[in-house]
Amino acid sequence: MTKLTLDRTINQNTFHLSDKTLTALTEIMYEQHIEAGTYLFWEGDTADKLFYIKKGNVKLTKATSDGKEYILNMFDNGDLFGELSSFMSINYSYNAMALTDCVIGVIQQKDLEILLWQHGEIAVEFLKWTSLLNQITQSKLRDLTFHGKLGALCSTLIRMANSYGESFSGGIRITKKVKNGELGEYIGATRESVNRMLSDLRGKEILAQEKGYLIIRDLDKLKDICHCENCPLEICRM
Amino acid sequence: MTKLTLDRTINQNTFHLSDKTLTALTEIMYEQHIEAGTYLFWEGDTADKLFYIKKGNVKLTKATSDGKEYILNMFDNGDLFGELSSFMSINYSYNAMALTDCVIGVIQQKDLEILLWQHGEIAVEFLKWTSLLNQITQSKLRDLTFHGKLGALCSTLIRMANSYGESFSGGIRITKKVKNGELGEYIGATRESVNRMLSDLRGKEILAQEKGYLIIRDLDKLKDICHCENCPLEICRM
DNA sequence: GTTTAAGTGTGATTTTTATCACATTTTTCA
DNA sequence: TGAAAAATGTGATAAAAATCACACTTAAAC
Repeated sequence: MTKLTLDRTINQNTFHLSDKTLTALTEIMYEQHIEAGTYLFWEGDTADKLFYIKKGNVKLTKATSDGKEYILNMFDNGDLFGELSSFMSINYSYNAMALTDCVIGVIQQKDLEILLWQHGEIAVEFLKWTSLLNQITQSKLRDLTFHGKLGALCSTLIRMANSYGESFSGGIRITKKVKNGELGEYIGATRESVNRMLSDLRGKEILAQEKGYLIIRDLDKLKDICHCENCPLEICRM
Repeated sequence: MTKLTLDRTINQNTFHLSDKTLTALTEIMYEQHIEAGTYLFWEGDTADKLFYIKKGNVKLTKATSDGKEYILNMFDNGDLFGELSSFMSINYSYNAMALTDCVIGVIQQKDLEILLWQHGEIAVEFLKWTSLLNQITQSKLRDLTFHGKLGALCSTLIRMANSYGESFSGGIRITKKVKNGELGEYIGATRESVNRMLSDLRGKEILAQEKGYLIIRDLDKLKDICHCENCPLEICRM
């Protein structure tokens, strides 16, 4: 799965394709409107498109054989996602659900491929992008695997702060509401465990909550817990 | 981190770059000999090269702040690895150590970039490759995070069977020797836990051991334990 | 604005995993 | 080949995380 962000205004930590590439992409995409709660695609659908979120929120989820669901990724205004390797794994292995009403730009794989084929420099740009995405996934793998569930949770909170956080006098407010259960699905823990870990962190004044929004009070402590390596912000993100 | 395999003889499950690309790559690489136990590069070194393993074994490791080490990846004859996104994260975030004496083909990032820039079709090929690599990493993330350490171990055994396994009457022999401790470093568990889990699996006749080599006796049971989704073999690999 | 549903908090308990401490086996290499 | 080093196996115990059960709070819907 691939994630690019085109819109500079949403997230300062994100690298961007050049204006030239952006324009070229916009030219080959067509618009689609999706209602909140409906799906862009399902597991098993042919993966021959990229999706550019003009407006709204999309989550990628996967259902496990034992009925649970986990979250692979959440996308925002300006993000681009989908599969590029059309020639081999031709099906999606996950579901994409609109969390809000969305306006989506759809790019046909074929059209993109022609574009890339003709413009080596755009292809190189895309290549660097997917390389970055690979680094992001790789760093998630490390964070979610090697320091227990508490480490996984803390690193996820840091990533959320980097992706959706806004600083203020009291710390960093994470402007995206997430349920405990969703955090659990994201890190592979139960809702209850997440709940207890968050309570602990609140007790230690590392975390706080304000009308449903998470506030990071002590980023350094969070970093300690997950053995943060201070990766560049482009990599340490959702 | 990027991994490509160029050599069709090593692993049948691996997709390959075209002959044209392969030839072009070979032309821009130079050879380097590395002794077993020495390092190709260290964490923090400038990441401006790709490495093609002509002969030997290399492991990528990362040291944690608390003195432990974990294994990100292991590479073999014919594999290509390194970072492509030279323009942003310019340093390696891991170490590359030769496990055996190696002959390495080194490709300068700059040279590669010129090649890609000039040949859109080669760039597209690379792009599909990195996309595939992303899917591999993504699937590892799922396997290592969502079904406990036993699930992580079982999925790793399956991946090893796909990457290094040879079928015979008694099951699938994993032709690459791995220490319990290494498996632990790979899945984020302790040596002792891996040890006990392997013993259990042996007790249940799911696994066996023959002069240091692991034998998978009952692949289906392994798949059950890690809730295997039967991903394509190109994705389910080390 | 009630009523219902969804989400959160927490105790008690079990299962999983890590930790520590050694005995035993296998590998290395002098 | 035989001693030293590395790797494995296993018990006892502690810590982390899951499970079950249910009260409480907040958000949604009528």
